[in-house]
Amino acid sequence: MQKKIRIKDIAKMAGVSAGTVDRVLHNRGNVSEAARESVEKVLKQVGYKPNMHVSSLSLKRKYTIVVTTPQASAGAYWESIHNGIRHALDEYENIKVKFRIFTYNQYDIYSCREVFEKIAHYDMDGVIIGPTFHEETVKLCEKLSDRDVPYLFVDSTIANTKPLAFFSADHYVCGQLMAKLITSIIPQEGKIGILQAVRTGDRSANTTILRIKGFTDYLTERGCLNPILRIPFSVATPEDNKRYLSQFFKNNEHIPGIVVMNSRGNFIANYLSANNIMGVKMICMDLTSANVEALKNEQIDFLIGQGPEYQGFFAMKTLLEFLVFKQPVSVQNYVQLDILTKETIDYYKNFTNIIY
Amino acid sequence: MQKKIRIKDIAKMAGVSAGTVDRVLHNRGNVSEAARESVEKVLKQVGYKPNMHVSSLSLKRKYTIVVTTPQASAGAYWESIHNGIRHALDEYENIKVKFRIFTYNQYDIYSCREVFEKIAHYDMDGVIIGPTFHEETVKLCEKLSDRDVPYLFVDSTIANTKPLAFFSADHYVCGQLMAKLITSIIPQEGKIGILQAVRTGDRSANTTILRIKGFTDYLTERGCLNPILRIPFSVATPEDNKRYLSQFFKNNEHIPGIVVMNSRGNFIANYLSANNIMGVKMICMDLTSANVEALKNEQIDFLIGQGPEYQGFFAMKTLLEFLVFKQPVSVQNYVQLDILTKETIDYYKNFTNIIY
DNA sequence: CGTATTTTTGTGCACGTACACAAAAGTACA
DNA sequence: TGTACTTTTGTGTACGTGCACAAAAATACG
Repeated sequence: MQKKIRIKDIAKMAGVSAGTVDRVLHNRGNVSEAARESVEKVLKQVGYKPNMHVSSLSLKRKYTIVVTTPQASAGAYWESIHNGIRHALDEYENIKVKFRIFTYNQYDIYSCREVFEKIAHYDMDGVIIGPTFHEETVKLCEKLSDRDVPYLFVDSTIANTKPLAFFSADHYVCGQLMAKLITSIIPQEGKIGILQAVRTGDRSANTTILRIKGFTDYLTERGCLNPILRIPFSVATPEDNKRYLSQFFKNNEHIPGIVVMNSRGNFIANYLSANNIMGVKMICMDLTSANVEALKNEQIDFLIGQGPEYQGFFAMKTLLEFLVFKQPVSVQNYVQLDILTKETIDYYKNFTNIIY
Repeated sequence: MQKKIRIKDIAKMAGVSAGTVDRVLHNRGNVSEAARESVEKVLKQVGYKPNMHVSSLSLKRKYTIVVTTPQASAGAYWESIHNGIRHALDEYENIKVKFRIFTYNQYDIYSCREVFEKIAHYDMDGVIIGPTFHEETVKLCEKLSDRDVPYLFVDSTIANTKPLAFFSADHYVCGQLMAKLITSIIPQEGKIGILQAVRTGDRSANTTILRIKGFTDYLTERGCLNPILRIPFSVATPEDNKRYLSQFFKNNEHIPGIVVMNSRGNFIANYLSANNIMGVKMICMDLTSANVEALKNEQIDFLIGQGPEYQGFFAMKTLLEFLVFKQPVSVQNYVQLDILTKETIDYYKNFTNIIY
């Protein structure tokens, strides 16, 4: 309970005025070499930590921040990311932020191009990107870099870019985890069905591939001999899926376990229920409301969450603290993977709850 | 991005001065009925939410808060609770809090009595209690109630008390979860060893009994026929445990699964490794550093965390917000249960990380 | 009605920080 | 040395809230 060290105290210790300390803290220039050194020495010595909430109180500057992600449907993955972002804005309610969300259709590359083109010329202080299309994202990032606009990724990161930071699950490890879970709960050498998107252009490009790699590597490393069956599935054209599934389950009876690497696990779960296919263990991704319901109904055995609210929250928080307080930023931020079951789901704090 | 509503704004809307609004907000009295009503009407209408960080800035009052828990050894459960508490104090660094920790020996009822006697007469504004002994805690709480000192529980709650709030896992559900996990990963009808403390007086009284109930109920409800074997264990006199264990494993070979309901899972795990007993699946409680190490070494298969940092953090935060801001408090706070594996443990944010 | 007393209301300062502006010190050059 | 200009430094105000204190209004009572 030692007394808080204030700017004033630093000033006295360094033998200068508060204004000079402020100029050093914010790199505003117009400070003599001698004064700067003296202040910086004291700063280091006492480990000064500004009170951000007070600081933002007297902040005059306005910031414009752009968020671009795939369209967010209710109760689904991207909505949670948006919620996290909004909560970060509440937390720093004193900072004057104008923020705009640009969403694109994650199954339509032209929609993405159009939106990114707009963003590339928009006047803003920072961008948070939920990426889907690799090439388009790289291009956007190059333009942003040229303009010195910092950008952050959520959900996954993109190679050949220099983001200020990214917040993402380690999708490779996620795949390993799914392998561990499914092999733990089905008989040895039991067949495993894996949901595999039939078209690229959705998040598969970035994340599912990594997950599948982690999954198969795990099985190989452990010498698991479970046969892997790919279940065709299309997120873009859902009308085809019933056909895909009925065909699959006609050819493959008595599958003991299914792993779904995107957030549409509930679709399979409901198909199984509707067609009275019992005793299939399921491991699925993401706490969409549909998946949560399926978990509660014991249609899904383990649901893995990647804290989308957390990702959004910290992406925005990091960006704000970087812009306003020039805080140093850690670039790689792998979020935790939450394993949920019917028993624990009711107690799960989706992070939005944590803050308030 | 609507403009923040301030006390001043409320005052203007209600046709009074800021001082009157302040008096209404803090129940300081000396407000005419007419003014009170007018202000309260506006308050409700606009849903005023004070800026706590600014508010605490200009707070003059000092608070004394007492924390009492079992002694916290390094890397263990209670230390995490203490860490959470300290982080709440950092978060509200502007509030002048003097806080004292009184720890007692959780295996010595006299130590507890002595400490609680001291606390009962200590001059303070609130108490956070990590309870162990039922009777002693009830007595302390009665005395605190008489003095109108609010108290909160962490880790578990105690019947026949009226805490301001408690932060605890739902231990019954925790037992169910352990049953679900172990039955999922061992052969049907496989024997399950349960670690059972041989002496009362430790946390068993409060928590382990509930967990065991949840565990056995789960098995019964699901018609699981797994034989349950109690493994004797003493937390108070650890020197006896080697004997207990060697006796147990002599009598019971080929146990496919063991469930440990207290935080000493690593002890069993190490015993198994040391004696070359292989292929035993283990479900254990609490992310003590020893347990985390055992998880990483694949000695433990699933580790269940009950967010002790989270509990401590929110207990202190709730108490502060109640004392300072008269915030309404939700009494029952069941924390989430985290399921950790070797794969996910490295990414786990122990909440301390979340805040900063 | 006048005065004393109590109740109610309004005002101003402090908290720690950002930032605008004024003051002071330094520099260049005639 | 004086003047004009630049660089450096210090001071004061605002932010939203709590709280002390002063001012005003209401009430009591001779």
